[in-house]
Amino acid sequence: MPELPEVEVTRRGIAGPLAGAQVVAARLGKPLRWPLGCAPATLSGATVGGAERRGKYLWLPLAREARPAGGLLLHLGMSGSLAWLPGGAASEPGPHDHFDLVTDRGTLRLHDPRRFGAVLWSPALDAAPAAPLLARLGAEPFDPALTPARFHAALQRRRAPIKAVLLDGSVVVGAGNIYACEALFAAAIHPALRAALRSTLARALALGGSTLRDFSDVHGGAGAFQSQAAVYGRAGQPCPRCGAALARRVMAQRSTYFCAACQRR
DNA sequence: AGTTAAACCTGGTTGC
DNA sequence: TGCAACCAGGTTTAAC
Repeated sequence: MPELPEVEVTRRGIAGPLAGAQVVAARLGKPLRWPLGCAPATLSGATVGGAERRGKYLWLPLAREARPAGGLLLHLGMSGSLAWLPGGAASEPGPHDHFDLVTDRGTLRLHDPRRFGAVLWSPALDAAPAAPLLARLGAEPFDPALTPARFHAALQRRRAPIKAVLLDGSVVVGAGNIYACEALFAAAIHPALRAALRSTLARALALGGSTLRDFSDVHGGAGAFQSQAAVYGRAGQPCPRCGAALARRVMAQRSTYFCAACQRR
């Protein structure tokens, strides 16, 4: 269940037990997205520093005699989950348990039926192979540096539909398919906003544009779109979609017409 | 450069 | 009941 909230819940669940634990052994199951990148035995003896998160990736720093000894970059993919099995001998791994990090306090076990997940050893978070994977990630959604202005500017540079931009994570990380849909609904933004914009403009073009008082084409003719507008200039009239009275509100010094009933918030 | 499609896997659900 | 087709929480990689 791995979008940002699920990954963060996982991190909070393992960070405590893992911090200061000493690796006793590591066990691999079937191949995941990438090979581990080191012999599992070389992890033994390292101390786990805890658990950090970047986007949907988890990072488990490792140390030897207080010196950095790389770390493990984990991703849960589509079907992955982590379990903390406290105590000595963990239960026998099931057919979908593809990685065990056995420590002196318990075992961290990756369960991932579809195996889109990954466990990747990297000498540091800012070195290959971890760094290139994190490099393309956008802002953390709760980062104060992600101001409305910056968010807006980043979105403006993109031409793909808003839903695709959210999923792609290069503007802001964390939203997967569920939360992208939910966030767009909460903001009452159509996932294909760009397509809606294009079709609206194309229809207006076909009708010669909108003539309120001034506009005329090069032959002095008037446009006809204004009579087809669903909401513009129609405050108080029934919404063509749900029948509720259309509203007018000033936003950014401009009259904004909308339906408060079916365009939520 | 930026957007889209294919690829990686398994398992559950749907439809014939 | 059996089996094919399709869908599922993601993201890299290759291709327009």
